[in-house]
Amino acid sequence: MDKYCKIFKVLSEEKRLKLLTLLLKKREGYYVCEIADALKETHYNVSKYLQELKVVGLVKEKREGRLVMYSVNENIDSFVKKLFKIISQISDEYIEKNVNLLKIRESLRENNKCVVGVNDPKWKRIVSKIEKEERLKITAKGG
Amino acid sequence: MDKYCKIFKVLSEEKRLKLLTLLLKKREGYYVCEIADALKETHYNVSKYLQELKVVGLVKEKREGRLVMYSVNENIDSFVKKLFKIISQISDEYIEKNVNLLKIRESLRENNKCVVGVNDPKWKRIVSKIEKEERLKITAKGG
DNA sequence: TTAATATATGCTAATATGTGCATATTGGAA
DNA sequence: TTCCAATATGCACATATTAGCATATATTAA
Repeated sequence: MDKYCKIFKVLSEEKRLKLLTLLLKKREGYYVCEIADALKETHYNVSKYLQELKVVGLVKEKREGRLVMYSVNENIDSFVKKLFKIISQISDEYIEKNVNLLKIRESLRENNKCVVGVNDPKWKRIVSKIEKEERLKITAKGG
Repeated sequence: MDKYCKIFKVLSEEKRLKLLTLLLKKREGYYVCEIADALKETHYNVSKYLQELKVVGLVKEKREGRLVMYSVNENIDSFVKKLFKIISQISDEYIEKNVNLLKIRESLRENNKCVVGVNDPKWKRIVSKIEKEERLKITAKGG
């Protein structure tokens, strides 16, 4: 019982739930720096959130050199498996934005390895470009 | 997203999760006084827990005179329906004890109406008898 | 070895939360 | 109406949680 409560507790924070839904969209997982950039969160916070998800067994990590990749833990009991299934079905435009950012961030990989550091100017340029385009879209709609 | 976080948050407390699992076992629901007795909790706390479950739409209430009956809310979105399903499948000996107490408490109803108030001496006698029997069982096993 | 980068962690202030009490509200009976 | 029982709620205190910073650790490269 306590185990389930702890899982629910971790998921009761929007940032952690969002993080998990993002990871559920790509079984291989993402690197910490990619997630931090896509969620526009500090790396130490993302690191903490991932730790919290890991403590209750929802995600697992794999170190690759100085990068750490996090992915959902498939090796779990049936309760969590079912929970993953229904969380995967949550659709939310709020998440969609992050999914897109994360995909763009992922596309910067070379040989499936992350080569752009957290807060790299390259990434910042891409984000500001996207945001500019979005503002234009809203203006077009509004006018 | 926030809606789901709030649901998880309510379920992240053992007492509330337990309360919901008990209600899931009997669709018609239970009266507040019955739950308070079976969980050995104060009525004001049970009342609060039920309120919290109600706020996020997991349970509904129905007043019957001065009694209030709470039951799981069947009229909900598919996410919660699926969540209910997997929570129902949680099996836990810790819960079983409360389920039994609740069944005994329910059996004191007359014409399916609760007639024994919260903390009634009648109930206290029954509980102390059950506890005595349990102690005997443990002694028998241990010896 | 040192420097640089990615990630993790210890600490603290601000905030949120749970519990229990006292009290309010509601409904029934007299 | 008044009184009582069942339930709800406002408040205060203790405790838990969070974000952010500074710092520590781990790894690679030179």
